Amino acid sequence: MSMKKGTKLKAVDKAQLGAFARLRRSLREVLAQSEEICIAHELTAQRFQALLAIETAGEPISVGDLASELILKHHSAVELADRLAQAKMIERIADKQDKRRVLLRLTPLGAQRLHGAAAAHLESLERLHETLTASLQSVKSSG
Amino acid sequence: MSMKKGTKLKAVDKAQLGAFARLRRSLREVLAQSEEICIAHELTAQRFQALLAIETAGEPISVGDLASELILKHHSAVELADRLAQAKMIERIADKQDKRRVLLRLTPLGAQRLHGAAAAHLESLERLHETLTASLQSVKSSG
DNA sequence: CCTCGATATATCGTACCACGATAAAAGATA
DNA sequence: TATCTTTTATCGTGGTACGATATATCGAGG
Repeated sequence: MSMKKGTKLKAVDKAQLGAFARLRRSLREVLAQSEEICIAHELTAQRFQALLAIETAGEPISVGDLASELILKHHSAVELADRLAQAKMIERIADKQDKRRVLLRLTPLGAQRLHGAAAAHLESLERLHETLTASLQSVKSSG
Repeated sequence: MSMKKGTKLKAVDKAQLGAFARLRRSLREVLAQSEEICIAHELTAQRFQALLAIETAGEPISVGDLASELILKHHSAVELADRLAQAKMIERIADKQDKRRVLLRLTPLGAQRLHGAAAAHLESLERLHETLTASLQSVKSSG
């Protein structure tokens, strides 16, 4: 970092930019395929990940915990929980210890959707892995 | 696939589900950080990727080409182009050869934003690479 | 006990993004 | 010319996320 303007970053050359574009494109492909699998299981990607977070948490998870796990603001998690509850995939349970908190739990429907979508995702994991590692490698070597 | 119900997938065990949850969490971290960098450069992630696609295409790119590159429906690309044009980051140019087509080109402002954000992204690429490969490896080995 | 600041959840309005359905203009073809 | 296709655009809807704000509860200090 021995440049005149301390905060200025090195300019990006054409090859680097192209490789980076291909990485982003790969990422989009991965997410598009995931979205497709989710839709096939009557889920959106966000709802799938929310169910995943709720299910894999060791203990009952609160709305705030969900926000933290999904890197969201609290109220965004509230809204996500609203939609999931309306779709009968989760239930809100009052926390006996701390009456401010609301715990979230999967319904049988939610669990069924989650496990179906997760299994389908894992089926295509191999290709995902190859796609991503190749793109990552390509960007690194172009730098 | 020697199971009674041909289309039924293998059930996912707890360890696998947990590893997969961590992979999705890593992916979210990567996207959240990217979003943050984009915001700092007065972009959203979608606009950044659109600019990237337009800039790295060899020749002038049309709305339809953009849709294809971003894995979007045509009209979603139209809307994205609308927002980018309104923000003065791209220009629409009528195609002389085929008057149905509209070509997209970066403005100096768009190019500046793109290169700034791209440079910032590449700065943090090393960490991104480690995060993702570790998570991918973890899921694979849990399967 | 009571107030006060912090924490947890919820609500409201706004914006971005993406889609299906539909339309209009221009090219391609019979 | 008439028709079919391609390309772009418009309209209405829904999912997601945010900032600002509100309400309830908890916990600490007086």
